[in-house]
Parts: sequence; C-alpha cells; structure tokens
Amino acid sequence: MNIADQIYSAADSANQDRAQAIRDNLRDAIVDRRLAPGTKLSEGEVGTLFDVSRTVARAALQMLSFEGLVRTERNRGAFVANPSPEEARQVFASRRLIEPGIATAACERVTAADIAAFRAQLDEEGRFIVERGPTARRSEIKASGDFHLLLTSVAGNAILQRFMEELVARSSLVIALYGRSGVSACGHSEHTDIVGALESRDSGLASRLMLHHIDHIEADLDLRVRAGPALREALNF
Amino acid sequence: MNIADQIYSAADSANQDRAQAIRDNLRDAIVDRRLAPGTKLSEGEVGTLFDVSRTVARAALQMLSFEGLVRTERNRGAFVANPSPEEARQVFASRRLIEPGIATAACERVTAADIAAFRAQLDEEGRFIVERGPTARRSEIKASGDFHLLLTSVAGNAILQRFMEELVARSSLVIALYGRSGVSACGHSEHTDIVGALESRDSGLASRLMLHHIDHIEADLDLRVRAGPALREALNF
DNA sequence: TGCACAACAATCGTATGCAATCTTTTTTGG
DNA sequence: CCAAAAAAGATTGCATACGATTGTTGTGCA
Repeated sequence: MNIADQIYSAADSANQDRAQAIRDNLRDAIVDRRLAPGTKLSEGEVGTLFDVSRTVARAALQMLSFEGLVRTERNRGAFVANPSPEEARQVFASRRLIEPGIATAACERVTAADIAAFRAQLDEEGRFIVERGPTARRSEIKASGDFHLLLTSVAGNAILQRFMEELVARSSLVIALYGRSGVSACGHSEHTDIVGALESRDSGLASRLMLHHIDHIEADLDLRVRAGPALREALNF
Repeated sequence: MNIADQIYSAADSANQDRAQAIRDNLRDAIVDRRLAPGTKLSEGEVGTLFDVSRTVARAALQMLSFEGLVRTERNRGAFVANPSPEEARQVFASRRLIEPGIATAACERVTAADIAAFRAQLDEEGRFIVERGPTARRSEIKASGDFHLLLTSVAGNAILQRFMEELVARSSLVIALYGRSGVSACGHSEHTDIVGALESRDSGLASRLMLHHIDHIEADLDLRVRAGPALREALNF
C-alpha cells in the first residue's frame, strides 16, 4: 500500500499548501482505485508516508471528507468511502440535473482552442480503450472523468467546477465499485458526439446527448443490493 | 463584535464536534450580516471567543473557506468573503442551473407533511416582511433562504442538499452586498406560487416558477462595478 | 467451555510551543 | 523633511505532547 509514490511530483507544484498536495495525491489514489474502498487512512500513517505531522495529514483527510471521498468516524479514523447504492443513485441524479445545463452553457462559450483541447482529450481516451488490463481500465475511467471536467471548465463557472470535481470523483468510485462492463466503450463515442454538438454550437443537442450519456453510464451499473456483497462486506472487513 | 452570544445553544446540541458547532455559528453570523464582509477572523480571536484552542478554531475556518464564505490568505488570516460581481453572477448561474431541477424532483416526492412544513415556512417569511428595520430584513433574507433549503430537502438528495446549502449561504451574502430593494416583497408571493405548484404536482410549472423566481432575485441586484467600491477597496484596505 | 470484566494498545481530539512570514513602526541617512 | 532600511510586533503554519475514547486481548469465574 505505498501511497507516496509520486509525492514530489505534486509537492514541488504546491509550495503553498502541503495539505492540499496530500489531498490531491490521496484523491488520485482513491479515484484510481489504488486505495480500495474501506481502506483505513489513519492520520499517523498518512503523516508518516508523506513525511508531515498529523496536523497537516488531518487537514488533508478533512478535505477529502468534505468531498465525500472518505468517511470519518469519531475517535476511530478515516476510511476510503464505500458508497452505498443509494449514494450512487444520488451522485448520478445530481449529474443528470447539472451536466445537461453545463453542456448548454459550454456551447455558448466554446472556442476553437477548446475544441482542440477536446480532440486531444478524446485521443487520450481512445488510447486506453484499445489497451487491456486493470491499469488501462483505471486510466480509462480517469480520462473519461477528465472529459467531463474539461467540458465544465469551458462553461467558465468556478462554483460548478468544484461541484463537478466532487461528482466526477465520486462517480469514479461508484463505477469502480458497481461497474459491470467496459463503461467507456460506448462512452467514448458519446463523448465524440458531444464534442461534435459543441463544435456546431447546437446547445439543445449537446444537452440531450449529455443526458443520454449519463443515463448510459448509470445503466451500466449494477446497483442491486445483492446478498453477496452485503455478506462479504460483513465478514470480509 | 460579540460573536459568541449563542455559543451554548449550539454547543449542547453538538457535543460531538466543536469545530462544526463553531462553523455553524459563524456561518449564521455571516449570512445574517452580523459579521460584515471583509471582517478579519483571526484564529486566535475566534478561539478565544468560543473558548477553544486555535486548532479547532482553525478547523472551523477551514470549513467555511471550503464553502466560499471566508477567504483565507496565506500567513495573513481569514476574512469574511467579499464576493465580486463576477462571483455573484456565478452563484446565480449555478442556482439557475440546479434549482429548477430540484423543484421538479421535489414535485415527485412531496408529501402532505411537507406541504404543511412549507405553509409554516411561508408564515414565518410573511411575519418578517411586514416588520421594518435591519433586523427584520436579515431575518427575511434568512427565511427566504430557508425556503429553498426546505424545498431541496424534499427532493431527498443529500449531495444536492449540500450544494444548495453553499449556494444559499453565498446568495445571502451577495444579496446583502448588492441587493437594491426589498427582495422578498415579490419573493414571498413567488414562494407561495411554487408551493401551489408542488401541491398540484405540476412539475413543469414548479420548474418554470423557480427559474423566474431566481431571475427576479438576480434582477434585483446591482452588479455594476462601481468606481466607489473598487477605489474604497484599494485604499481602505 | 463460555462469558464477564479488566488491563492494554492504538488512535483520535485538543492544547500549546516554536519557527516562518507578513505588517507596522521606528530609526537612520540623505 | 522625506525615503529607505531595520527592528519590533502580530499572526499563521506546523510539529509535538497529553488526555480521552475505542477496540482488543487476556484472565478469572461460573
């Protein structure tokens, strides 16, 4: 469980706030499933791994707790979130509510430079789809999320940006937990279609495509409360 | 500037997390404009007022910083947020994006008990409108925000609830800063109309009414960048 | 053998101390 | 008298220390 692989890649970029750097590192690790849901993140351990005191480790965990990526229990510690099916539904309900509007807003502000950035992002996604193996799958989930964040950044609203960052991160957790098949096999083509709608500035189409896209992602989840997981959860942990 | 008036009203309800209690207290104070935008909130001072150490005061301020209610500057301290016109626009753009959908969702889940709660809330609002004076105006803004939070709670999505709590709090700040007239003079009747739409479960109407309502609130703001504030900001601070 | 209880270990919650940084005031040179 | 440098003061950033709480292990008794 070596979390602190790329400490310094983040540390030198953030000479301002170390807690934030640790937060970003942990978030990436959680979203990439290098840290499994339910994993305990004790303040002391995190502090040791990142070579800081418990104070700053605690601050980082508190941030992640706000984002819903870790759950903290009083006097017990912090654990990587293990979203319930109900939570998963709420995450996607929120995205259905917000993202079509973001697509609409993005349509009105998109520039040629943005389109170029989208093309690059789509290429990146495509690379991971042809590859196989768990590593590629993780990168695929991450790249898919990055697409949505890129779209949000085009909309140019810092508040929505933060909301979407949280939703995308939590979605990645949910997909990793409940995902059935290769999500983005169809997702990639849908992303391409959305970029097409953006390019022609057809906000109605972009909005509709986005809604369907989210529906497809959620449809790929298996959110039934199975006897298996409940039992496994009760015994295995 | 006596913040700690009602410490214990919050403290005994929250023997679990003192930082959260302080956060709630400060948030109320900010939203009610008992703490003016720009006011410095030093860790030491907050800690002394609430009779806790700087550690927990710091945690409370960090939470408020996440919510966008205070702005923190490194090695300088925390200040009550002073949202710029651009920020104000983003707050309301976000609400326009989210709240119509919340109204729709609420329509599908509203119960008779909810309707009764709405009636009580509307009465509460009405009480403050007939009163005059700054205290009543504050209570009016707060009650108006509470209506939107009540509606969100009916929608039954914890994530959206948190988003809306942030947006409503920031809106209150914005209204207090840039509001022109009595916002809720018309706002109250619009709230009443929305409850009516809920009661008849007309989700399309509820959604439209909500959108217009937000537009009206924003239309009452004066978001022009006046020479005054910019100059005052540059010199006075 | 099985259960209750007590001691132990691990971890968190919080207070406090020190160094770094920023702001303000004082001093000094022109 | 003014400007610039230097020192003082205030406040944050961070680490560490100590008491409190929780979960676990071991022991005695039925």
